[in-house]
Amino acid sequence: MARPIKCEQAEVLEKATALFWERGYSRVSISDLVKETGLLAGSLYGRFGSKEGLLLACIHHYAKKSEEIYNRADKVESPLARLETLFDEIARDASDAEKRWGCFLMNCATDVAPGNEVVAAETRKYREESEAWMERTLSEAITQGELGDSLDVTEMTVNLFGIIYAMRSMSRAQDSPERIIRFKDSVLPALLDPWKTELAT
Amino acid sequence: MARPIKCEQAEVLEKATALFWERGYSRVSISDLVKETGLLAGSLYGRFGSKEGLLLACIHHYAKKSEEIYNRADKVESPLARLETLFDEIARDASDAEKRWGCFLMNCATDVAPGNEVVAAETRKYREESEAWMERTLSEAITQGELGDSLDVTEMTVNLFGIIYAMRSMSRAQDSPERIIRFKDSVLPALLDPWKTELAT
DNA sequence: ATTCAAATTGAATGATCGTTCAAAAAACCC
DNA sequence: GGGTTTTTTGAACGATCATTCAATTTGAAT
Repeated sequence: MARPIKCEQAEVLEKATALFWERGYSRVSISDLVKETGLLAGSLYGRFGSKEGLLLACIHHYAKKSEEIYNRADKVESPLARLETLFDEIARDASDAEKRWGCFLMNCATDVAPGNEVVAAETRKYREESEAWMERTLSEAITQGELGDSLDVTEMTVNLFGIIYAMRSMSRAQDSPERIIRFKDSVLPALLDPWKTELAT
Repeated sequence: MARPIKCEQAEVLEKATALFWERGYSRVSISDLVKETGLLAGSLYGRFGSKEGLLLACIHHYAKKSEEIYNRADKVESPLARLETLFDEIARDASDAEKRWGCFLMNCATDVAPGNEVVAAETRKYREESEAWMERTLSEAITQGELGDSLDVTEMTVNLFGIIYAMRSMSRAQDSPERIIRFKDSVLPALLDPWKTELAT
């Protein structure tokens, strides 16, 4: 058979992702990637074809890991609590002192996508999946009587996504964790509370 | 005396800013700047010292022009209306089809500042000026009885800044103008309306 | 032991990067 | 019109960029 692989693919992708994430795609050179991943240039090209190919692999790998946040939230029974769980996790991520780099997908969308149609399509795809989750969860909350049925689901999805954007921008702009958490705790109720229906006792 | 300058400084700065703004600092080369500004490399270095020096000059020039938004808003009598005017202008800017690149200062803060302490300090300075304006205007609205005096001005400033972050991220992520405007029209009232005091008739 | 396919190696490619600098050009001074 | 001062000019610098590829290494199959 063949010579065995030197570094696990997942490990390589995670190290490369961390670099792209922290510094931004264009400020990471192949020699940076060589130093960080332990693979030499030829190997990287053998596996991923190009620097862009490596970025796309990183995007895909990151998106798959991000799905876990949604899956964890889905374990919660109440749709409204699912939403709040998601926001808690995102706020916690955004204020992680070790990784205050925003959201990797969002960074790619704003940083790389404007000049690269493939990356644009890929980030758009994952974003639409997230929006679909949000719309579905809001609809369920209405069905289960947790939110009033006059709520415009599309509009609220846009609003909630905006809040996520804001938290991640704050993270990347080095806002303090307290600021990010307080923002979430202040804005999320302001948006949702007016629609919460009173529980019959 | 001396040989006369070839291109107006302001014109050069505006053309360079447009490039940095659209593509991001690290994706603009000196030869791009030469093509766009009409000045040759030596002249650019003679005037600005380095690529970073040019960026700092662009930041300064942009910040001065941005102050005009606040000055225009300050012409409005009611503090609350001043805030709404500011948000209208920012939303309009963010959905300008010709310049959907977010906010130049914010892009620098997230893009360049993490790896450049000078740029970090500069963008922080202008951001603090904007926050001070926001806090001052909110306080005035309370003094004039437009907002309830139990409102936490610092907290609301963080929230409003988050909304601005969100609009500008949406802009850079190519969200549609309608989406950005609807977001503003939906979230801003959700944040402010609960604090609006009823007008005595 | 030999063969074979896949992965790694590491030097070399040409292009482009930011930057420098001596020389030329342009308007004002006396 | 020579002298002075400032800007522009444009070629050249070494460094680094993304990428390529022939040679080598590796371990399983024969």
